[in-house]
Amino acid sequence: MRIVIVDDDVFVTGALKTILEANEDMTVVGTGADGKDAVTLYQSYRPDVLLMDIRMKEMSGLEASKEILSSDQEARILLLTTFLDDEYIVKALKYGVKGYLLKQDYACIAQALRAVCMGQSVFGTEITAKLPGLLNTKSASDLKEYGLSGKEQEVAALVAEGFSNKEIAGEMFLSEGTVRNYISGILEKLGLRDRTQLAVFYLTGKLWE
Amino acid sequence: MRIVIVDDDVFVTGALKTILEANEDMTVVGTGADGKDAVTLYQSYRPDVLLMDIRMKEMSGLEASKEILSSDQEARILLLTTFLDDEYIVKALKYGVKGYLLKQDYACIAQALRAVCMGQSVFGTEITAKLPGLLNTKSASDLKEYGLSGKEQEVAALVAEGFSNKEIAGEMFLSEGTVRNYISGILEKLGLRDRTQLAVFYLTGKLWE
DNA sequence: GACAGTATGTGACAAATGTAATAAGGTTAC
DNA sequence: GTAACCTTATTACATTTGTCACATACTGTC
Repeated sequence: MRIVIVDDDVFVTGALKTILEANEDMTVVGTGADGKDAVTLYQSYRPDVLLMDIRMKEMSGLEASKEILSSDQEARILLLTTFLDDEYIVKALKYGVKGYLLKQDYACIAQALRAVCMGQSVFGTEITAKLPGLLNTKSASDLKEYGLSGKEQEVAALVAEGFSNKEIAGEMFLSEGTVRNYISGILEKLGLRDRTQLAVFYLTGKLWE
Repeated sequence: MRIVIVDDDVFVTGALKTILEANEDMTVVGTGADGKDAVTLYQSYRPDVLLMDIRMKEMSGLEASKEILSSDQEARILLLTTFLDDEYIVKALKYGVKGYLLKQDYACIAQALRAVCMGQSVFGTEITAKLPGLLNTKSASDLKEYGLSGKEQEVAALVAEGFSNKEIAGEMFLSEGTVRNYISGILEKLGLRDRTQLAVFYLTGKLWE
Protein backbone atom coordinates (compact mmCIF):
# COMPACT_ATOMS: atom_id res chain seq x y z
CA MET A 1 0.00 0.00 0.00
CA ARG A 2 1.50 3.27 -1.12
CA ILE A 3 0.85 6.22 1.14
CA VAL A 4 1.50 9.96 1.05
CA ILE A 5 1.46 11.87 4.32
CA VAL A 6 0.92 15.61 4.55
CA ASP A 7 1.10 17.54 7.81
CA ASP A 8 2.12 20.95 8.97
CA ASP A 9 4.28 19.51 11.66
CA VAL A 10 7.40 17.67 10.50
CA PHE A 11 7.48 15.76 13.73
CA VAL A 12 4.04 14.34 13.03
CA THR A 13 4.82 13.25 9.47
CA GLY A 14 7.95 11.59 10.75
CA ALA A 15 6.17 9.81 13.54
CA LEU A 16 3.40 8.64 11.25
CA LYS A 17 5.89 7.39 8.69
CA THR A 18 7.69 5.34 11.29
CA ILE A 19 4.51 3.93 12.76
CA LEU A 20 3.00 3.04 9.40
CA GLU A 21 6.13 1.53 7.93
CA ALA A 22 6.26 -0.84 10.87
CA ASN A 23 3.51 -2.61 8.92
CA GLU A 24 5.25 -4.43 6.12
CA ASP A 25 2.30 -3.89 3.75
CA MET A 26 2.70 -0.11 3.89
CA THR A 27 5.17 2.22 2.25
CA VAL A 28 5.24 5.96 2.67
CA VAL A 29 6.16 7.17 -0.78
CA GLY A 30 6.13 10.87 0.00
CA THR A 31 5.56 13.49 2.69
CA GLY A 32 4.60 17.14 2.53
CA ALA A 33 3.77 20.02 4.83
CA ASP A 34 1.01 21.90 3.05
CA GLY A 35 -2.10 21.52 0.92
CA LYS A 36 -0.09 22.60 -2.11
CA ASP A 37 2.36 19.80 -1.49
CA ALA A 38 -0.56 17.42 -1.18
CA VAL A 39 -1.86 18.30 -4.62
CA THR A 40 1.57 18.01 -6.24
CA LEU A 41 2.46 14.82 -4.44
CA TYR A 42 -0.85 13.25 -5.28
CA GLN A 43 -0.49 14.05 -8.96
CA SER A 44 3.00 12.62 -9.22
CA TYR A 45 2.78 9.57 -6.95
CA ARG A 46 -0.89 8.61 -7.23
CA PRO A 47 -0.75 6.91 -3.82
CA ASP A 48 -3.30 4.36 -2.68
CA VAL A 49 -4.17 6.65 0.18
CA LEU A 50 -3.43 10.27 1.00
CA LEU A 51 -3.24 10.86 4.72
CA MET A 52 -3.57 14.55 5.44
CA ASP A 53 -3.96 17.07 8.23
CA ILE A 54 -6.72 19.67 7.91
CA ARG A 55 -5.17 22.76 9.45
CA MET A 56 -2.18 23.86 7.46
CA LYS A 57 -0.49 27.13 6.67
CA GLU A 58 -1.16 28.04 3.09
CA MET A 59 -3.70 25.65 1.72
CA SER A 60 -5.90 23.67 4.10
CA GLY A 61 -6.41 19.96 3.85
CA LEU A 62 -10.00 20.63 2.88
CA GLU A 63 -9.10 22.82 -0.06
CA ALA A 64 -6.50 20.33 -1.17
CA SER A 65 -9.08 17.57 -0.94
CA LYS A 66 -11.51 19.55 -3.04
CA GLU A 67 -8.86 20.18 -5.65
CA ILE A 68 -7.67 16.61 -5.83
CA LEU A 69 -11.12 15.06 -5.80
CA SER A 70 -12.41 17.35 -8.49
CA SER A 71 -9.79 16.02 -10.87
CA ASP A 72 -9.89 12.45 -9.61
CA GLN A 73 -13.14 11.22 -8.06
CA GLU A 74 -11.46 7.98 -7.12
CA ALA A 75 -8.84 9.54 -4.90
CA ARG A 76 -8.80 8.01 -1.44
CA ILE A 77 -8.17 10.70 1.11
CA LEU A 78 -8.12 10.22 4.86
CA LEU A 79 -8.21 13.40 6.88
CA LEU A 80 -6.67 13.76 10.32
CA THR A 81 -7.71 16.51 12.65
CA THR A 82 -7.48 17.79 16.17
CA PHE A 83 -10.74 19.70 16.04
CA LEU A 84 -14.32 18.67 15.62
CA ASP A 85 -15.98 21.30 13.51
CA ASP A 86 -19.33 20.36 11.99
CA GLU A 87 -18.68 22.52 8.99
CA TYR A 88 -15.42 20.78 8.24
CA ILE A 89 -16.97 17.38 8.50
CA VAL A 90 -19.85 18.24 6.21
CA LYS A 91 -17.59 19.80 3.64
CA ALA A 92 -15.18 16.93 3.70
CA LEU A 93 -17.98 14.47 3.14
CA LYS A 94 -19.48 16.56 0.36
CA TYR A 95 -16.15 16.67 -1.41
CA GLY A 96 -15.95 12.92 -1.23
CA VAL A 97 -13.25 12.35 1.34
CA LYS A 98 -13.00 8.70 2.41
CA GLY A 99 -12.28 9.13 6.05
CA TYR A 100 -12.05 11.52 8.91
CA LEU A 101 -10.15 10.64 12.05
CA LEU A 102 -9.15 12.43 15.19
CA LYS A 103 -5.41 12.85 15.74
CA GLN A 104 -5.41 10.72 18.82
CA ASP A 105 -5.35 7.03 18.74
CA TYR A 106 -2.48 6.42 16.38
CA ALA A 107 -3.13 2.74 16.81
CA CYS A 108 -6.27 3.00 14.70
CA ILE A 109 -4.71 4.76 11.77
CA ALA A 110 -3.15 1.74 10.12
CA GLN A 111 -6.43 -0.09 10.51
CA ALA A 112 -8.34 2.76 8.96
CA LEU A 113 -5.88 3.10 6.09
CA ARG A 114 -6.44 -0.48 5.11
CA ALA A 115 -10.19 -0.04 5.07
CA VAL A 116 -9.93 3.16 3.06
CA CYS A 117 -7.59 1.52 0.61
CA MET A 118 -10.30 -1.05 -0.07
CA GLY A 119 -12.74 1.72 -0.87
CA GLN A 120 -14.55 1.83 2.42
CA SER A 121 -14.98 4.93 4.52
CA VAL A 122 -13.85 5.26 8.10
CA PHE A 123 -14.81 7.82 10.68
CA GLY A 124 -13.54 8.28 14.20
CA THR A 125 -15.81 7.73 17.19
CA GLU A 126 -16.50 11.41 17.81
CA ILE A 127 -17.22 12.08 14.17
CA THR A 128 -19.65 9.19 14.05
CA ALA A 129 -21.44 10.60 17.03
CA LYS A 130 -21.96 13.84 15.13
CA LEU A 131 -23.19 12.26 11.93
CA PRO A 132 -26.84 11.75 12.89
CA GLY A 133 -27.23 15.45 13.54
CA LEU A 134 -25.92 16.32 10.13
CA LEU A 135 -28.35 14.16 8.22
CA ASN A 136 -31.53 15.06 6.49
CA THR A 137 -34.51 13.28 7.91
CA LYS A 138 -36.68 13.06 4.85
CA SER A 139 -38.29 9.78 5.73
CA ALA A 140 -42.01 9.65 5.34
CA SER A 141 -42.34 6.92 7.88
CA ASP A 142 -41.13 9.19 10.65
CA LEU A 143 -44.10 11.43 10.07
CA LYS A 144 -46.55 8.67 10.83
CA GLU A 145 -45.29 8.74 14.36
CA TYR A 146 -46.68 12.22 14.77
CA GLY A 147 -50.16 11.10 13.78
CA LEU A 148 -50.18 12.53 10.27
CA SER A 149 -52.62 10.90 7.85
CA GLY A 150 -51.52 9.68 4.43
CA LYS A 151 -52.55 12.79 2.58
CA GLU A 152 -51.03 14.98 5.23
CA GLN A 153 -47.73 13.21 4.81
CA GLU A 154 -47.90 13.73 1.08
CA VAL A 155 -48.60 17.42 1.52
CA ALA A 156 -45.79 17.76 4.02
CA ALA A 157 -43.39 16.17 1.57
CA LEU A 158 -44.34 18.61 -1.16
CA VAL A 159 -44.04 21.59 1.16
CA ALA A 160 -40.53 20.39 1.92
CA GLU A 161 -39.85 20.41 -1.80
CA GLY A 162 -40.67 24.08 -1.93
CA PHE A 163 -44.06 23.81 -3.63
CA SER A 164 -46.69 26.53 -3.20
CA ASN A 165 -50.23 25.66 -2.16
CA LYS A 166 -51.41 26.07 -5.71
CA GLU A 167 -48.73 23.73 -7.02
CA ILE A 168 -49.49 21.16 -4.37
CA ALA A 169 -53.17 21.39 -5.25
CA GLY A 170 -52.29 20.82 -8.90
CA GLU A 171 -49.99 17.94 -8.10
CA MET A 172 -52.49 16.16 -5.89
CA PHE A 173 -55.66 17.13 -7.77
CA LEU A 174 -57.14 19.01 -4.85
CA SER A 175 -58.49 22.50 -4.43
CA GLU A 176 -56.11 25.07 -3.03
CA GLY A 177 -58.34 25.54 -0.01
CA THR A 178 -58.13 21.87 0.83
CA VAL A 179 -54.38 22.02 0.71
CA ARG A 180 -54.46 24.95 3.07
CA ASN A 181 -56.64 22.99 5.43
CA TYR A 182 -54.24 20.07 5.38
CA ILE A 183 -51.32 22.29 6.10
CA SER A 184 -53.20 23.94 8.91
CA GLY A 185 -53.83 20.53 10.42
CA ILE A 186 -50.25 19.42 10.00
CA LEU A 187 -48.92 22.54 11.65
CA GLU A 188 -51.18 22.07 14.60
CA LYS A 189 -50.28 18.43 15.04
CA LEU A 190 -46.58 19.19 14.98
CA GLY A 191 -46.81 22.41 16.94
CA LEU A 192 -45.34 24.46 14.12
CA ARG A 193 -46.22 27.91 12.89
CA ASP A 194 -45.80 28.01 9.13
CA ARG A 195 -44.78 26.03 6.07
CA THR A 196 -41.16 27.07 6.36
CA GLN A 197 -40.89 25.54 9.79
CA LEU A 198 -42.60 22.48 8.37
CA ALA A 199 -40.01 22.22 5.62
CA VAL A 200 -37.20 22.64 8.12
CA PHE A 201 -38.74 19.99 10.34
CA TYR A 202 -39.18 17.63 7.44
CA LEU A 203 -35.58 18.01 6.39
CA THR A 204 -33.85 18.08 9.73
CA GLY A 205 -36.28 16.75 12.31
CA LYS A 206 -36.07 20.01 14.22
CA LEU A 207 -39.09 20.84 16.36
CA TRP A 208 -39.90 23.95 18.32
CA GLU A 209 -42.04 24.17 21.44
CA MET B 1 -12.85 -10.02 19.61
CA ARG B 2 -16.23 -11.53 20.45
CA ILE B 3 -18.76 -11.44 17.65
CA VAL B 4 -22.44 -12.27 17.23
CA ILE B 5 -23.77 -12.88 13.73
CA VAL B 6 -27.44 -12.60 12.81
CA ASP B 7 -28.78 -13.42 9.36
CA ASP B 8 -31.91 -14.81 7.84
CA ASP B 9 -29.96 -17.33 5.84
CA VAL B 10 -28.26 -20.07 7.80
CA PHE B 11 -25.80 -20.55 4.98
CA VAL B 12 -24.63 -16.97 5.32
CA THR B 13 -24.16 -17.10 9.07
CA GLY B 14 -22.19 -20.30 8.64
CA ALA B 15 -20.00 -18.90 5.91
CA LEU B 16 -19.34 -15.72 7.86
CA LYS B 17 -18.49 -17.67 10.97
CA THR B 18 -15.96 -19.75 9.09
CA ILE B 19 -14.42 -16.78 7.36
CA LEU B 20 -14.15 -14.71 10.49
CA GLU B 21 -12.82 -17.45 12.72
CA ALA B 22 -9.98 -17.93 10.30
CA ASN B 23 -8.65 -14.80 12.02
CA GLU B 24 -7.30 -15.95 15.32
CA ASP B 25 -8.31 -12.72 17.03
CA MET B 26 -11.98 -13.33 16.33
CA THR B 27 -14.51 -15.64 17.97
CA VAL B 28 -18.11 -15.97 16.96
CA VAL B 29 -19.90 -16.37 20.27
CA GLY B 30 -23.38 -16.69 18.90
CA THR B 31 -25.52 -16.72 15.77
CA GLY B 32 -29.17 -15.99 15.15
CA ALA B 33 -31.65 -15.72 12.30
CA ASP B 34 -33.90 -12.81 13.24
CA GLY B 35 -33.98 -9.40 14.86
CA LYS B 36 -35.52 -10.93 17.96
CA ASP B 37 -32.57 -13.28 18.24
CA ALA B 38 -30.24 -10.32 17.83
CA VAL B 39 -31.73 -8.54 20.80
CA THR B 40 -31.63 -11.63 22.99
CA LEU B 41 -28.15 -12.62 21.91
CA TYR B 42 -26.83 -9.13 22.44
CA GLN B 43 -28.26 -8.93 25.94
CA SER B 44 -26.79 -12.24 27.01
CA TYR B 45 -23.40 -12.22 25.29
CA ARG B 46 -22.61 -8.49 25.10
CA PRO B 47 -20.35 -9.09 22.08
CA ASP B 48 -17.72 -6.61 20.95
CA VAL B 49 -19.50 -6.36 17.65
CA LEU B 50 -22.90 -7.43 16.39
CA LEU B 51 -22.86 -8.25 12.69
CA MET B 52 -26.39 -8.27 11.34
CA ASP B 53 -28.40 -8.47 8.16
CA ILE B 54 -31.10 -5.87 7.57
CA ARG B 55 -33.84 -7.83 5.85
CA MET B 56 -35.15 -10.51 8.12
CA LYS B 57 -38.46 -12.28 8.64
CA GLU B 58 -39.98 -11.07 11.84
CA MET B 59 -37.96 -8.18 13.14
CA SER B 60 -35.67 -6.30 10.77
CA GLY B 61 -32.07 -5.51 11.52
CA LEU B 62 -33.01 -1.88 11.74
CA GLU B 63 -35.64 -2.41 14.39
CA ALA B 64 -33.30 -4.65 16.32
CA SER B 65 -30.60 -1.97 16.11
CA LYS B 66 -33.00 0.62 17.42
CA GLU B 67 -33.99 -1.59 20.28
CA ILE B 68 -30.46 -2.52 21.24
CA LEU B 69 -29.03 0.96 20.89
CA SER B 70 -31.78 2.55 22.92
CA SER B 71 -30.79 0.42 25.89
CA ASP B 72 -27.06 0.52 25.22
CA GLN B 73 -25.68 3.54 23.38
CA GLU B 74 -22.28 1.92 23.28
CA ALA B 75 -23.37 -1.11 21.29
CA ARG B 76 -21.26 -1.64 18.20
CA ILE B 77 -23.48 -2.81 15.39
CA LEU B 78 -22.34 -3.45 11.84
CA LEU B 79 -25.14 -3.89 9.34
CA LEU B 80 -24.87 -5.95 6.20
CA THR B 81 -27.20 -5.50 3.31
CA THR B 82 -27.85 -6.36 -0.27
CA PHE B 83 -29.87 -3.25 -1.03
CA LEU B 84 -29.05 0.41 -1.05
CA ASP B 85 -32.04 2.25 0.28
CA ASP B 86 -31.47 5.85 1.34
CA GLU B 87 -34.09 5.57 3.99
CA TYR B 88 -32.43 2.59 5.59
CA ILE B 89 -29.06 4.27 5.62
CA VAL B 90 -30.38 7.43 7.20
CA LYS B 91 -32.30 5.54 9.83
CA ALA B 92 -29.39 3.31 10.65
CA LEU B 93 -27.14 6.31 11.12
CA LYS B 94 -29.72 8.11 13.23
CA TYR B 95 -30.04 5.13 15.50
CA GLY B 96 -26.28 5.08 15.99
CA VAL B 97 -25.19 2.07 14.04
CA LYS B 98 -21.42 1.84 13.65
CA GLY B 99 -21.19 0.51 10.15
CA TYR B 100 -23.06 -0.33 7.03
CA LEU B 101 -21.58 -2.65 4.44
CA LEU B 102 -22.80 -4.26 1.28
CA LYS B 103 -23.01 -8.04 1.29
CA GLN B 104 -20.39 -8.41 -1.34
CA ASP B 105 -16.75 -8.30 -0.67
CA TYR B 106 -16.47 -10.66 2.21
CA ALA B 107 -12.78 -9.88 2.33
CA CYS B 108 -13.50 -6.45 3.77
CA ILE B 109 -15.68 -7.60 6.59
CA ALA B 110 -12.94 -8.69 8.95
CA GLN B 111 -11.16 -5.42 8.32
CA ALA B 112 -14.29 -3.44 9.04
CA LEU B 113 -15.04 -5.42 12.17
CA ARG B 114 -11.69 -4.50 13.62
CA ALA B 115 -12.25 -0.83 12.96
CA VAL B 116 -15.74 -0.94 14.43
CA CYS B 117 -14.47 -2.77 17.47
CA MET B 118 -12.15 0.18 18.12
CA GLY B 119 -15.09 2.54 18.01
CA GLN B 120 -14.68 3.78 14.49
CA SER B 121 -17.40 3.67 11.87
CA VAL B 122 -17.07 1.96 8.52
CA PHE B 123 -19.19 2.34 5.43
CA GLY B 124 -19.00 0.48 2.15
CA THR B 125 -18.04 2.24 -1.05
CA GLU B 126 -21.55 2.61 -2.36
CA ILE B 127 -22.88 3.89 0.93
CA THR B 128 -20.11 6.46 1.10
CA ALA B 129 -21.05 7.65 -2.34
CA LYS B 130 -24.57 8.28 -1.11
CA LEU B 131 -23.59 10.10 2.04
CA PRO B 132 -23.04 13.56 0.56
CA GLY B 133 -26.58 13.61 -0.77
CA LEU B 134 -27.99 12.83 2.63
CA LEU B 135 -26.25 15.65 4.42
CA ASN B 136 -27.55 19.02 5.39
CA THR B 137 -25.68 21.77 3.67
CA LYS B 138 -25.88 24.39 6.33
CA SER B 139 -22.52 25.92 5.63
CA ALA B 140 -22.52 29.66 5.40
CA SER B 141 -19.44 29.68 3.27
CA ASP B 142 -21.24 27.97 0.42
CA LEU B 143 -23.61 30.88 0.16
CA LYS B 144 -20.79 33.28 -0.56
CA GLU B 145 -20.36 31.53 -3.84
CA TYR B 146 -23.77 32.73 -4.93
CA GLY B 147 -22.84 36.36 -4.34
CA LEU B 148 -24.73 36.82 -1.09
CA SER B 149 -23.45 39.59 1.15
CA GLY B 150 -22.68 39.05 4.81
CA LYS B 151 -26.04 40.20 6.08
CA GLU B 152 -27.85 38.30 3.40
CA GLN B 153 -26.13 35.12 4.53
CA GLU B 154 -27.15 35.81 8.09
CA VAL B 155 -30.74 36.35 7.07
CA ALA B 156 -30.73 33.19 4.96
CA ALA B 157 -29.47 31.20 7.92
CA LEU B 158 -32.26 32.46 10.13
CA VAL B 159 -34.89 31.76 7.50
CA ALA B 160 -33.59 28.21 7.42
CA GLU B 161 -34.10 28.05 11.17
CA GLY B 162 -37.76 28.78 10.68
CA PHE B 163 -37.73 32.37 11.91
CA SER B 164 -40.39 34.86 10.78
CA ASN B 165 -39.43 38.23 9.36
CA LYS B 166 -40.31 39.89 12.63
CA GLU B 167 -38.15 37.48 14.60
CA ILE B 168 -35.25 37.92 12.23
CA ALA B 169 -35.62 41.68 12.53
CA GLY B 170 -35.52 41.37 16.31
CA GLU B 171 -32.57 39.02 16.24
CA MET B 172 -30.52 41.25 13.96
CA PHE B 173 -31.74 44.62 15.22
CA LEU B 174 -33.21 45.62 11.87
CA SER B 175 -36.61 46.82 10.81
CA GLU B 176 -38.97 44.22 9.45
CA GLY B 177 -39.06 45.99 6.11
CA THR B 178 -35.32 45.74 5.80
CA VAL B 179 -35.46 42.04 6.43
CA ARG B 180 -38.06 41.72 3.71
CA ASN B 181 -35.80 43.60 1.35
CA TYR B 182 -32.90 41.29 2.14
CA ILE B 183 -34.99 38.25 1.54
CA SER B 184 -36.28 39.66 -1.69
CA GLY B 185 -32.71 40.19 -2.80
CA ILE B 186 -31.61 36.73 -1.75
CA LEU B 187 -34.48 35.11 -3.59
CA GLU B 188 -33.64 36.98 -6.76
CA LYS B 189 -29.95 36.14 -6.55
CA LEU B 190 -30.70 32.46 -6.08
CA GLY B 191 -33.60 32.34 -8.47
CA LEU B 192 -36.01 31.22 -5.77
CA ARG B 193 -39.60 32.15 -5.12
CA ASP B 194 -40.22 32.23 -1.41
CA ARG B 195 -38.66 31.70 2.01
CA THR B 196 -39.61 28.05 2.07
CA GLN B 197 -37.61 27.36 -1.06
CA LEU B 198 -34.78 29.32 0.51
CA ALA B 199 -34.90 27.14 3.61
CA VAL B 200 -34.93 24.01 1.49
CA PHE B 201 -32.02 25.29 -0.55
CA TYR B 202 -30.09 26.20 2.55
CA LEU B 203 -30.59 22.78 4.05
CA THR B 204 -30.16 20.61 1.00
CA GLY B 205 -28.51 22.69 -1.68
CA LYS B 206 -31.48 22.13 -3.96
CA LEU B 207 -32.04 24.81 -6.59
CA TRP B 208 -34.87 25.27 -9.05
CA GLU B 209 -34.67 26.91 -12.41
C1' DG C 1 -77.78 2.77 12.65
C1' DA C 2 -74.67 5.87 15.00
C1' DC C 3 -70.20 7.52 15.51
C1' DA C 4 -65.44 8.52 14.53
C1' DG C 5 -62.20 9.43 11.14
C1' DT C 6 -60.58 10.71 6.67
C1' DA C 7 -61.18 13.22 2.41
C1' DT C 8 -62.85 16.98 0.30
C1' DG C 9 -64.77 21.46 -0.43
C1' DT C 10 -66.25 26.53 0.38
C1' DG C 11 -66.06 31.45 1.89
C1' DA C 12 -64.37 34.99 4.67
C1' DC C 13 -60.81 37.13 7.12
C1' DA C 14 -56.30 38.51 9.32
C1' DA C 15 -51.63 38.19 9.11
C1' DA C 16 -47.37 37.29 6.83
C1' DT C 17 -44.82 37.56 2.85
C1' DG C 18 -42.71 39.35 -1.46
C1' DT C 19 -42.07 43.36 -4.81
C1' DA C 20 -41.05 47.88 -6.30
C1' DA C 21 -39.67 52.43 -5.99
C1' DT C 22 -36.97 55.35 -3.60
C1' DA C 23 -33.53 57.31 -0.45
C1' DA C 24 -29.49 58.19 2.27
C1' DG C 25 -25.11 57.12 4.76
C1' DG C 26 -21.04 54.09 4.61
C1' DT C 27 -16.91 51.62 2.50
C1' DT C 28 -13.94 50.39 -0.93
C1' DA C 29 -11.56 50.60 -5.20
C1' DC C 30 -9.88 52.72 -9.30
C1' DG D 1 -14.05 61.93 -6.54
C1' DT D 2 -16.88 58.97 -8.51
C1' DA D 3 -18.70 54.59 -9.33
C1' DA D 4 -20.06 50.43 -7.20
C1' DC D 5 -21.71 48.19 -3.53
C1' DC D 6 -23.53 47.31 1.22
C1' DT D 7 -26.52 48.66 4.90
C1' DT D 8 -30.49 50.50 6.39
C1' DA D 9 -34.98 52.42 6.00
C1' DT D 10 -39.89 53.77 4.46
C1' DT D 11 -44.25 53.41 1.92
C1' DA D 12 -47.54 51.19 -0.80
C1' DC D 13 -49.39 47.28 -2.99
C1' DA D 14 -50.45 42.44 -4.56
C1' DT D 15 -50.17 37.82 -3.27
C1' DT D 16 -49.74 34.00 -0.35
C1' DT D 17 -50.53 31.90 3.65
C1' DG D 18 -52.89 30.25 7.77
C1' DT D 19 -57.27 30.04 10.52
C1' DC D 20 -62.08 29.23 11.30
C1' DA D 21 -66.46 27.72 10.61
C1' DC D 22 -69.09 24.95 8.18
C1' DA D 23 -70.62 21.39 4.79
C1' DT D 24 -70.72 16.91 2.23
C1' DA D 25 -69.53 12.32 1.50
C1' DC D 26 -67.27 7.98 2.15
C1' DT D 27 -65.20 4.83 4.92
C1' DG D 28 -64.92 1.83 8.76
C1' DT D 29 -66.25 -0.07 13.71
C1' DC D 30 -69.10 -1.01 17.64
